[in-house]
Amino acid sequence: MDVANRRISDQLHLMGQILEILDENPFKVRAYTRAAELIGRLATPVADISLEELESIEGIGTAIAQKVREMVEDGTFRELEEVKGRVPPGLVEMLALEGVGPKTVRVLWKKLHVETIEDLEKAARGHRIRALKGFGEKKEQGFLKAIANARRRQSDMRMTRQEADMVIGEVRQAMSEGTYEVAGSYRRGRSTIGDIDIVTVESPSHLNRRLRSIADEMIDEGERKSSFWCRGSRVDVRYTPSSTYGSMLLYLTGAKAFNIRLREIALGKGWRLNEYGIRDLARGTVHEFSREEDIFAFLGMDIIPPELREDWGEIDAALSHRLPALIEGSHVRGDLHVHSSWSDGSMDLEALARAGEACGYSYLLCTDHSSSLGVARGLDESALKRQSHEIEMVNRATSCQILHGVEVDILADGTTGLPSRVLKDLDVVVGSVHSAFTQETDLMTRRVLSAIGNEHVDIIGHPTGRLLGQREAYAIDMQRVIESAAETGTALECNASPYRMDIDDVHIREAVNHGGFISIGTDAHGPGDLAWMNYGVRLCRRGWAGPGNVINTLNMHDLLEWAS
DNA sequence: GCCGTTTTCGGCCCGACTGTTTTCAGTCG
Repeated sequence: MDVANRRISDQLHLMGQILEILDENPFKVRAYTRAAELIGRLATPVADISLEELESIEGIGTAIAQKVREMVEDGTFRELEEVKGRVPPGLVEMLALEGVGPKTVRVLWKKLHVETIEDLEKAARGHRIRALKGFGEKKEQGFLKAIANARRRQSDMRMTRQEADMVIGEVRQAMSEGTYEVAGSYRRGRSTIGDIDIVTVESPSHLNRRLRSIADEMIDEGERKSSFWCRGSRVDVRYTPSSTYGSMLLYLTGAKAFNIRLREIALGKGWRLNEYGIRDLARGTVHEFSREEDIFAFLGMDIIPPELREDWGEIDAALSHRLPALIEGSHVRGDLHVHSSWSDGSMDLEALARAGEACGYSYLLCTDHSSSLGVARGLDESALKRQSHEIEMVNRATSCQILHGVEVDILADGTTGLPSRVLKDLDVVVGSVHSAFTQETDLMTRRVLSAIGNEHVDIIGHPTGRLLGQREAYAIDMQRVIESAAETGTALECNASPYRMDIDDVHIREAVNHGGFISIGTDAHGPGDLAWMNYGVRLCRRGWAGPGNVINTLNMHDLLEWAS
């Protein structure tokens, strides 16, 4: 996301948290929190958006739009500074502790002058908290445990999809095949996962016992839901009979905003929607749903794929039967970013081709690094020639054809790491930034724009350069990149490596809106990595991409035609 | 603070679990 948008989103979120501690109107709090989310998913830098356009976003009104303008100009807004002055700064950090919410923080602050996590720890150890009305020994112990947990694991850290798969693999051992489904952000295909949500038809009495055996620690345990820590991540399990499985899965899959919106729509029709079904408020009758599809039908909507359930316009589209047809895994004919042992990959070309065959692909684009990148054993002109001969040999014996490409460096000045006479002979060229990450926005943007303008560069690899949990995206104006790529017909990569997931859903959506092309590449360096394609497809679906937006759906002939 | 083919004022999703209670408040998703 845009750096400035991130900052503004954080400030709106902070405003909401402080208002909560100050015991303000909870709906005002919700308005700020919602606005923070909306700004956070904007692809365009807010500085480029007019006041009128801001207000036209559902959930942002005149007041918050004005404050956003203020932040663009002054870096903050008057009311935020004012409320900040009324609350010790450490209180907001306390909110991040498990089981500690605004009411608790407020009472501890007012009655015991607790202003920081350290103060809280001292008060709990000194048994001063149990004296408060509504608090007891268990609360004290709970606070100490929450503090210890927060110090041990950075609980606000989101997982990569691969890490999520590891946690799910662990939980799977306690569950019976065919009785459950992973819901939540995992099912929505998000690039990173906060916690693992599971819906199951198994009985809580049996499963809770087995879950205890794989849990690091149980958080809570009941007849309808249980929560626990597993491999440092939170897992929530919801129990349901199969007769209401659809309602439960819908509830546990939807983003919060999606669920709220759907329930509001049901209310408008005189129905109360929850995870057990739909109650007709006038008649008192309850409809149960074993399948999600039937709920959408009941509400008069098209079926919304899990990846779209974000309250990002999909609900109106489903009501008016205008949902797009999304790309599917079966549409993908090949992977457009893989490395071989010619550079820093572990598979030789034949192993690559066999791996491609196993995926059912008709082609793989071999994109080893160009020689300008020393660390990755890059290829120069003569190495590429030799590689070309070997590819010809391998292609005679396999159904999956290796296309000869390269991942050429976009150098600091915007030129490519290999000259045009080399690039022009390759099938498809991916251009990527691998150095000088700290350039300021305009320079970095123009650098990438010049690669987009290069007639030999077909795809921009991992366009924002982020490494999840390790390195932020470099400063780049993605709006300009997306517009320029759409104009020239250059594809932007959706790098499906779980460490990158770059570009992410918001940018894919923006590119799709501009009629641009997306290219999915796993950036595979080893045999198992080709399976990451699924992550990329899901991300593209989140970006509302159809098969026509993604060049991996082209057959080999058309792809080569497109690239030429 | 946001929003409106019932409303420019009066609403704003809904339920599970825990701890401290004896009917509920707080937190969480």
